[in-house]
Amino acid sequence: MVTIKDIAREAGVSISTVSFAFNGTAPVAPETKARIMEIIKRLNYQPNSAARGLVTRKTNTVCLFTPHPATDFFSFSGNNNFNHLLQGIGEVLDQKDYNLLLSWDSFGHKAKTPKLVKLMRERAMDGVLICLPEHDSHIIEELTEQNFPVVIVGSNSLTNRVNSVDVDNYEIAYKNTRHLLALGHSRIAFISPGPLKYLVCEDRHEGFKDAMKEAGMRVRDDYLFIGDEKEQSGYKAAEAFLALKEPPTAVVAGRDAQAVGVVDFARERGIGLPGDLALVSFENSAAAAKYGISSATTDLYEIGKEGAKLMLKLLGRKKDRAPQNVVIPSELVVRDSCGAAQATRDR
Amino acid sequence: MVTIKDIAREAGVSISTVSFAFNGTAPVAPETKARIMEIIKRLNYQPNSAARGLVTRKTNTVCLFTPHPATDFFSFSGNNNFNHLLQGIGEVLDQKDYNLLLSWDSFGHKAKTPKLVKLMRERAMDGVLICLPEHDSHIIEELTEQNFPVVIVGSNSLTNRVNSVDVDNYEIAYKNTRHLLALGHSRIAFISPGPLKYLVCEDRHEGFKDAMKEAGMRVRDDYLFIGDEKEQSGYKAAEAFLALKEPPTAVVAGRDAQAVGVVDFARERGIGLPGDLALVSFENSAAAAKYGISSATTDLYEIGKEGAKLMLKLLGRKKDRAPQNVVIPSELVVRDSCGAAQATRDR
DNA sequence: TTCGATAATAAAAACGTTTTATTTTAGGAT
DNA sequence: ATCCTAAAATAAAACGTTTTTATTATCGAA
Repeated sequence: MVTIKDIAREAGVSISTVSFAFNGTAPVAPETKARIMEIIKRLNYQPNSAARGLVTRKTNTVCLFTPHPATDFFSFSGNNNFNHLLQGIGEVLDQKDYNLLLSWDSFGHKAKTPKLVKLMRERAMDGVLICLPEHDSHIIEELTEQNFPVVIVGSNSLTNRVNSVDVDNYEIAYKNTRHLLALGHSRIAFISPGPLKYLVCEDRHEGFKDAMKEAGMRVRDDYLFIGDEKEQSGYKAAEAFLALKEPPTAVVAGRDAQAVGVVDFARERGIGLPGDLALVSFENSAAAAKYGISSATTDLYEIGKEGAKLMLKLLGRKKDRAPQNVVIPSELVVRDSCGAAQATRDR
Repeated sequence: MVTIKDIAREAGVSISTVSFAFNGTAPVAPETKARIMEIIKRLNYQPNSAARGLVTRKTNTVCLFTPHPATDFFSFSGNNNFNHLLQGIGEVLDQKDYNLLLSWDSFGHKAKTPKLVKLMRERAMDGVLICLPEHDSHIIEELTEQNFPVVIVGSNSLTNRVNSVDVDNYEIAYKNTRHLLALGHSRIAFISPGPLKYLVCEDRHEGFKDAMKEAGMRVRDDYLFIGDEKEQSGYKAAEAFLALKEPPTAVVAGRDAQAVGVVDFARERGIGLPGDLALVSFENSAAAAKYGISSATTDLYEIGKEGAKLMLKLLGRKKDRAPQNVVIPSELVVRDSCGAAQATRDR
């Protein structure tokens, strides 16, 4: 490997001069600089990142972390959501020449020293983007206490104390439900996108419940189904709901995959959509378009981009200010599954 | 940040003793060691990775690289393929306490110094897993020339000179085609999973062509459609094929998403599957199961795992041996779309 | 006792940078 | 010529480890 010493020797100058010339951190005589740069290029010199990081205390690396065991790291997000998040993050980091470290772990439930804390302590990265934290994640507190830069992407509930970027899941759920209520439904069921311990799921559930309560509707236990990322869970939910003595007339699906499952079940049993069962969902994925499902956008690409931007902002300034909470706008894309499009056409 | 000096001072020993005790690299008196370890734990000491890396010349980091611009990094793999690959890689690296760096770039077409080369020169990682290389990627040569550990995942064509892990795309395409030939088809079309410049696409195409030629069938230009990762491209392909004066009676789809598009088109137009059009594909995704598409497994989770294992093996030994090429087994999962299942039932 | 050998510890060097402090050089003004 | 200043370059310190080399303590044998 060619080091700064090699360049210095070849150019007949000291290593500090090489450093100054290369980084532009101090004035160097034009002709000297030109000579140095030529040699650097010729010998393919690139400063060793460990050595550089040791003195600058910077790694130029940001970590994307998910508090799930590796076995279900990606399954939760399902579909292409996680890809889009990654892509948004990557594009922004790429521009500023930052690297992306990917890591996951259960939140210290198993390991003695949680992986993320270890990575922070050994200064393997400059900051961390945390994806989908559970409700009780004390680790986030541990990091922020140490003034370590943290941005939560895909959740907004801890807003008071830590930076975050997300759509407003509560608000979207609230609006989705209001949408069905406005169409005259009163028996509305809810499929949770995943276990309620996840903040996203809790938020969406709360938004649903509050809209119902506010409209004076009953929130029934048998109108709640805890689903997962698979279409099958939507299918199962529909099956369960429609087997009730008093089945719901509308469903708020927690994610598009579940909505697709509902549609599959309905088609299979000859249940009319939206006639017999109205349906709204979250995500507005390609599948929603294909299946004619009304769905609210949750633009993970945008969330990733804004999350990375916020992180770079944090890294760029010395004094930390108050936590910032970026809300990515969302809109309900109305298709045939909820009945509103039809109502409009009938008018 | 607490350093090794703090531990040494607190324990009343030299820093070398702390290092020896912590790493177990030299004998330390039991009681001294116990005292040191207690302090390390109490003060939450974790060796600084840059400092450690500087002297050991190890980063304990492996990079996963894709030679695509960030804008379409993940789209090519489509569906959840990339997720599965990542998961397989992650699980293996996790076990050995290796970190995963994610990077992408066009292969130096734009940047003066390709990003991957820069990362290698600055020793930001110990080795790289390269995903989906194009045919002419001279960068791979540049890395291997420098004896930098490289494993290609998801392609096997450069086998002679560089380590790789993949299914045998050529063989699978060959077998898929033979399967249709055996069912009596002679007019068979091929949808490429993506641009032919990608090795995977070329391999699958070659396997198809060779099977056809070997069976004495004509390989027609109008029976080739260059698709992409979207279902729509399969739809378009079917549309194009069936508009021909002499339409094919069977199609080898390059990936499941395309096969789904073909099914969508067929259903829409009332074209019988497999009666009017037989179909086989690659991937065996959840969608293939849902749509009853016969599809050959291409287990990216397994590819990721084996790729990471091979990388760790390379990093574990000093002298490099001959390049190794791991082939992940594949099998055709027969469903209704090809006609073989029906044939069996009729018997 | 003294000598050696061995075990435990300490000291010092090295890793490759950046950064701060110091020295040299050049050029103008006196 | 001499002095001063600014510019350019160098030297040296620091970053936090690991690793190699050196020193000290301990103990058994002569």
